[in-house]
Amino acid sequence: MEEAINKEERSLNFLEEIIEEDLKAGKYEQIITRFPPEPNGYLHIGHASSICLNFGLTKKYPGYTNLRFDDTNPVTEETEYVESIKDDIRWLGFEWKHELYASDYFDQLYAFAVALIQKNLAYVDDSSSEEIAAMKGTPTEPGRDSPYRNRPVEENLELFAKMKAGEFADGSRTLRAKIDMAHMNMLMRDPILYRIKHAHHHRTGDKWCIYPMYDFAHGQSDSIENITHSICTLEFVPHRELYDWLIEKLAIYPSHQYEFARRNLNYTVTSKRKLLQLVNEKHVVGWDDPRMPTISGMRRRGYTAEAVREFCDRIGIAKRENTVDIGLLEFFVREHLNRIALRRMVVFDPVKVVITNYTGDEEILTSENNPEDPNGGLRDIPFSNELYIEREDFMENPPKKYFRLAPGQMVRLKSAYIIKCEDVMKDADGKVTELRCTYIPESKSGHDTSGIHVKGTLHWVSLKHAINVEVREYDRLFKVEDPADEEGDFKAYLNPDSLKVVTTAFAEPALKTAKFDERYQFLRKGYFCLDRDSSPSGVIFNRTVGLKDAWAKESKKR
RNA sequence: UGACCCAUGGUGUAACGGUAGCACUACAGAUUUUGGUUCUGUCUGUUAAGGUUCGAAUCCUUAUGGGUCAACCA
Repeated sequence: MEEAINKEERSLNFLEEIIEEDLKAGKYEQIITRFPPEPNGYLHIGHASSICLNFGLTKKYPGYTNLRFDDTNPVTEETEYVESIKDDIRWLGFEWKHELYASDYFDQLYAFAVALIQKNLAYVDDSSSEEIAAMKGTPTEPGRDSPYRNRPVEENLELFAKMKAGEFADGSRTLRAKIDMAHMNMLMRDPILYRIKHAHHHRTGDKWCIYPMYDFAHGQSDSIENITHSICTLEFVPHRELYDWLIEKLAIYPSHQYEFARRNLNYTVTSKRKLLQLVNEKHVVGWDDPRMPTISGMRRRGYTAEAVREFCDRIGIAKRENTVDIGLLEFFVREHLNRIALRRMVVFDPVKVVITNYTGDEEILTSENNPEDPNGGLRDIPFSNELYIEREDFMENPPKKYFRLAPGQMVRLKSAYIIKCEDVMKDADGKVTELRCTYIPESKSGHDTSGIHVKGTLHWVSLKHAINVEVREYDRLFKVEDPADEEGDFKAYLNPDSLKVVTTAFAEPALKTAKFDERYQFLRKGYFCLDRDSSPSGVIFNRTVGLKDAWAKESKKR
């Protein structure tokens, strides 16, 4: 209820404003949007933003969203990508009305081209790619007409049919719109509509050897599907003039294009070409490497769909260039995980603790699964006289405000007892091998009558009950904010410490039954999830994101 | 030396001619059996110069800065 009120109070973005005006004016009864990926790579966080926008709009307003694969370039597109894209959209929590392909419209598009030729608004050009480029002019100089520009309609028709019939070699001819070679907008200087590519298409096979260009496919597909609001990114602004021109000349359903600024995230790259390089050159283990900004990477890392959606929602959309701090994404991930993650204890870098006055063999203690969730229940944790704590939780000569273990100092073991460090054992190199401690029997968690108050609480595991697990700790993939903007190869700026593997961490036994769909908070460490590389013989956890660490900040100041 | 798009704290985004707000970050404090969470408070902003107006972040002009456009890619 409260949430609904908050949402209504949130102001509209510029697209919502346009839609509300359109709806109010009775221009449309419902709106239809589309998400139009090209199946030549995996979806990334930028696409997530577009997905949330397009699908979100038709959740908020009457209408629906189509999934349309923009598959007009057979040489780069593959069915493998189609499947991953569908998985990613579903994982994000959205469902499309129709699954469509631009290639579904190849016959229709061909007919549109013929119609344009008949209206003397398109012609077959025999010029080479280089010649066309040379005649194109520059942003400051007008172009020149092609010598083939004034071919008779009949000849164009015949030539275009022969292009389709496969009588010409790749690149030997194109179909061009006849607009204006002196136009200020370079895209209006007789843009190429069709090119010859004798290539196998992932859906239409070898039926076609001519394929429409983006500008002659996208807007037309929108129109065929009666898309009301065709939303794309800013770099397509100059295309809008051509988009509208083609729809007008073809006299087809007038879809409209609107542009917003793509979201950029710092410390990563989102160009498909660059991501592909990282995968192909094995800088990461694959498209779903947890360090990748891909949706599959974020999913494997343990980000939740809720968190990603909330992020996309809260950063909003606008028309200005922007770079969003990756820390903001992490904030939403923590916010969600804090609510749902089961608390567990795992010691990454152990040092042994012996409780010298613990007379029993062992006992079973309990601890809450999630202090944020009153209905989360409890779990059992075995306690014994031999424990592991984190090596960094002990210091022989602690600085001020160090609340952890030190000679003569006391700390609480989470959900167990208060212990006091009595003696430090070291090896020949001076490395601490064992801490001899005493415990306060009356300080048992939940039944503490000791009256002792300690500042520090540590996580721990019982040595003989602990299970061995592998932990993969991830950090940002790049060490600079904008790798693409730096001098030279962007790969020179990869963060060499983006993955740290701890192969011998010790986990409390409750983690034996860890499940893939559960999220965990390893106390004082961060949020973790089971990696898909896990097997019964080798349990592997990914660090989704660390906890905020005030002590790390405090100690850095010194 | 063109056309088009854009300009609000460190970041992202509101304010639709009438009190510059929200979130994150940073900082300070309270609470805490996670140095987590939660709570309270503080710092920081309308690119500039003119104009219109009783009143301008908002409208106009110019300047400045950033982005896009010369793929048979999308």
